[in-house]
Amino acid sequence: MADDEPNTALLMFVGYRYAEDRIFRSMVEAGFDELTLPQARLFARVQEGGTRLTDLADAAQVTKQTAGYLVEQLERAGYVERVADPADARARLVRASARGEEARAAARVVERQIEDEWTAYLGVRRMRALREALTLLREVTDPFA
Amino acid sequence: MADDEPNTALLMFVGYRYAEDRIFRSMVEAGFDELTLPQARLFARVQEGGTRLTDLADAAQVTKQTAGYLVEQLERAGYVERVADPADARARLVRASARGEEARAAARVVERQIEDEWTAYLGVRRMRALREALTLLREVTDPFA
DNA sequence: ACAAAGTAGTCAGACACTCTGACCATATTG
DNA sequence: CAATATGGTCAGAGTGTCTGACTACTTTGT
Repeated sequence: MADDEPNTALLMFVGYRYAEDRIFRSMVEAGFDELTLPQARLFARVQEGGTRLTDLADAAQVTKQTAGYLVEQLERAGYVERVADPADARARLVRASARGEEARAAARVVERQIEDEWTAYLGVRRMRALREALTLLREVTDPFA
Repeated sequence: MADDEPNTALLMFVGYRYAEDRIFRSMVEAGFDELTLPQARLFARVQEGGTRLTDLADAAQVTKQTAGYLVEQLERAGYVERVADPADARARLVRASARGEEARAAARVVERQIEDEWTAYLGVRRMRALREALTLLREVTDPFA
C-alpha cells in the first residue's frame, strides 16, 4: 500500500492511529490503566442507555465471543456493568459504570483537543471540507452508519 | 468515542477499515490466502529494494520481535525473502518475492478501484480537498512521514 | 396455540499476535 | 581499541481472535 502517491485510505489510517494512540496514552497517564486498546475500542461503542453484546460485536466488527471476552475484562476492571434487558430475557445490556463515565469524559477532552489542533493547523475552511468529505464517504463505507 | 457528532479521527477510521477489509478480502479471493491481516499490514511496508526488519517494525509500529515473527510467516508463505544487507553484516533485507509482487499488484488494482469510486461519489473537487487536508495533516501525525 | 426458525449469549478449544527481557554479533564513536 | 549503540534472535507469557457446539428465550407462520 505504501507508494509514492499514498492512497487516501492509508492517509486516513495515519490520522486515525495518531488520535487513537494519543487518546489511549492520555488515558493510561490519567490512571485509567489496566485498559488495553481492544478493550478501549469496544468500550467506546457502549451507548448511553446500555448496549447489547451482539450490537457491540457488530459495531466493533468482531465476533460476539470476542466481544464477550472483552466485556468480561472491562467488567472486571470496573468500566462497565451488565444489567438485564427489560425488553428481552435472553439479553443483557452492557453499560458504563461511574468509573467508565469518568474514563469516557477524560477521552472526550483529548478528542476535542486533537480536533482543535487539527483545525488550527488546517484552518477552519479545510477542516470543514475534510469533515464534510469524510461524513459523506461514511454513507458508502460504514455498514452501521 | 461514538457521539452524535463523531470526531474526525473516527470518521477516518471508518473509511480506512472499509478499504482495508475490501482489499484484504479481494486478496483472499484472488488466491492470496494463508495471509492474515497483520501479515498483510507489515507486507505493505516492504519497500522496492528491500527493507530492514527494524525499519519495518518502526513503520508498522510494532516491536522488532513482532515484526520478526510476521516476516517469518510471510517468508514461509512465500511472499517475502530475506537477503544479506551489503551495507551491514548484522542486517538482512526483507524484500518481496515474485509471488509477493503479484500480491502487491493485485492489491493495487483494488486500491485504485476504491479511489475511483470515492472520487465518483464525492466529485473531483471534494476528493481533492479531502486528499489535500489528509496530506497536510500527515505532517503532524505521522512520525515516519 | 404451538411448532419451527431465529436470535442473544456462553463454553471450550485452538491459534495468532504481541509484548518484555535477555542475549549475540556487528558497527560506530570517543 | 574500549565503550556504546544498533540489528536481530530466542524464550516465555499474556491477550485477543476465531470456529464450533450448545442453552435459553423470542418471533413467525400456520
